[in-house]
Amino acid sequence: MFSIEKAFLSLTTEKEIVNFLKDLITPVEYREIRARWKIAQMLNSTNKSYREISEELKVGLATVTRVARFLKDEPFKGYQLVLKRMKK
Amino acid sequence: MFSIEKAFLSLTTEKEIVNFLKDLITPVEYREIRARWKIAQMLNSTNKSYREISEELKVGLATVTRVARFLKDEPFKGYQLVLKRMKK
DNA sequence: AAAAGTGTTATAGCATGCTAGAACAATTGA
DNA sequence: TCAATTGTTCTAGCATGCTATAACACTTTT
Repeated sequence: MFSIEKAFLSLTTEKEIVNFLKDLITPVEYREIRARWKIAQMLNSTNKSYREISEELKVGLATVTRVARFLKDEPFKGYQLVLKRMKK
Repeated sequence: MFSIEKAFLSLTTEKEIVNFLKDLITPVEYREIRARWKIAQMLNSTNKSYREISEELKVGLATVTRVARFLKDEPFKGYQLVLKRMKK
């Protein structure tokens, strides 16, 4: 039995990731994780206010606040890791 | 702006995947994708009935049926790809 | 000082994925 | 043959992540 993390590590192209995610998660969940990731990137790379991001991405203000909390306050630093890596 | 798929591709260890997922998805969503992936693996590598899998993993029968549909009938073949890859 | 904008939190309502359980047609096995 | 098991689908109820909106305390701007 292989962990879901090992499953992700086995994928090597964007298309493979898409196909795995389309089997693994629902269209609604897919839309939501794309939104969260976009919010995280906007928080990281722009000076827009939470309300501007909320309106621009058509997501609720509470969702922006929640992503910001994971980006800044929660201890996992997964967003931070990927954002740093993308910069290079 | 980088796609969520590029974000996943940038991760290189299980721990990095865990940390990114803990920022990106909720604990409930994490539990659910782990369950779905486990169901897919049991469907693929055992002869257990859907009801046995349902009871053993403590998930609803409808969830097993749904995962089975993505494994066998839906066109994405993301589960299949990873399962094949894990076999080697 | 007053007005505007900020991040944050709470409320109510909605959509969706889950569960248990029942029911169904089709297949399997004694 | 006929009872049991199978995969599948439906129902009802529950939990949770979403939305818009309002309110709050703070800070910034005019």
